[in-house]
Amino acid sequence: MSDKREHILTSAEKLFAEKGFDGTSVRDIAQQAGVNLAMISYYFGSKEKLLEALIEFRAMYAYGILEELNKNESLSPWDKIDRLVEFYVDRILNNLPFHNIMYQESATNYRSEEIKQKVIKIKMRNLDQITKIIADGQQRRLFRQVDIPMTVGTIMGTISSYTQSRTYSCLILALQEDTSDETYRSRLAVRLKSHLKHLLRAHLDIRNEVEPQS
Amino acid sequence: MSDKREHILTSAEKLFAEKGFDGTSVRDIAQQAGVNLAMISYYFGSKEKLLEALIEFRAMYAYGILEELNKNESLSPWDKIDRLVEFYVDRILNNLPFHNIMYQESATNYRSEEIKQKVIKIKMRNLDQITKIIADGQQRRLFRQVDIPMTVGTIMGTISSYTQSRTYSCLILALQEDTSDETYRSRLAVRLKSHLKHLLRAHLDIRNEVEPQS
DNA sequence: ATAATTCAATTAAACGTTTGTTTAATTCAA
DNA sequence: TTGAATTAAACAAACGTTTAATTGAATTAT
Repeated sequence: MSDKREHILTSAEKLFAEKGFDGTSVRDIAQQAGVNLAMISYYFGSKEKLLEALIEFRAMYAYGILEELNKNESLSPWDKIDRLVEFYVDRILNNLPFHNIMYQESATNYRSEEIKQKVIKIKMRNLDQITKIIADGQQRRLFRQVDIPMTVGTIMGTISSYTQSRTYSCLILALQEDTSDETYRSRLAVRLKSHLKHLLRAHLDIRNEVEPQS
Repeated sequence: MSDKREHILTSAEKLFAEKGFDGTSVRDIAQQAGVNLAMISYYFGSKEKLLEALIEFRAMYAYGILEELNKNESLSPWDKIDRLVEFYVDRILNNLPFHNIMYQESATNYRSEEIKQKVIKIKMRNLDQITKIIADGQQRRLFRQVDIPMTVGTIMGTISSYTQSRTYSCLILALQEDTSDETYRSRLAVRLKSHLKHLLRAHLDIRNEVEPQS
């Protein structure tokens, strides 16, 4: 992929994440990337095809790491859970703009079939990988028979609820809104990882056989 | 509030939830509501003020129920947690369009100060109410010293991760996409409530003193 | 080695729609 | 008769996309 094409993609990524797809004009993107307006159509064909290309471009990031985690037989299911949390929190915090685009796009039905399918494919890939780890722990009688898809929703939803709105996160983390990206991300990472590890440990541990009252 | 004004608000709500604020035109809204285009400016002044009015209109829904829950001294903290889950799941599933708008709007910074403040105020209200319940349980030595804001993120995030995309939810629930709204919501409600009750029971119970390995 | 050719890259300008908003005339019940 | 409600029409600006001309570096021919 040419440098210029990639530069347009990352420029668009930044704007889509901040202002949304419909809130971003092709002229915004051209200006942000420092290229002529017509280059977007020239390279991608249309604004929607540009979004499609962006998803294609980013969807490949970090492929394989989770597969490796699953195949590593020297790790206990508990180790895998901890590494899973580390991996997801880091990956999302290091790709905040793209994650915010996925966050927004998965909530709308008004995109091309290609885009909708790509978005859902990414979600299903996450679901599958985490499912394998939890199911393995259940088979070894270490984990309770929790609702796996709901547990995946808990992991992703917890992270998303703190990555979608920087204003809100900064309030919770007691940070000023103009804190540097690096400080913000590392504080949030520590907090999210610690919480999710405690949460999943209590939630999954087969020794915690608790029943809701109702 | 006049009938017509309210009718425009609910028409806009439906469209904003489906297509997003920027993806919805004032002409879309006028057509959906069956009123003349100029009536939107006449009643609300602008498209953004209409969104502001919508948030104002909906923000009041179910005010007071949580306060009541907090004041009810005959309920144990565990009872309150279960009722909290019931309340939130039902409230969100019965107000899906508005919840989806909040979901989208909390992810963007490109709205008027008034709108951004209203959105964050709603989030803080939720945080405060749940905080009181959990802190009460902690004081009574029933709950562990969990990270309360993160736990609130887990509750809201888990629900949101299954309300944002009907396509994804239907895949998980093994439902066809054209299932009736009623069936869809009741199935999802059962699943979410059960999961969240189990999750919070294990997470909060002071007897589950587990430490992450790392 | 130089000139001619070629074609992808780039540009400014324009295309026809659609956008949010306003205007000025009209309706209609009080 | 008054004034709020409603309308069709128009507004300028912004939208996504296309066009047609131009650049410029690599390739080919002389």
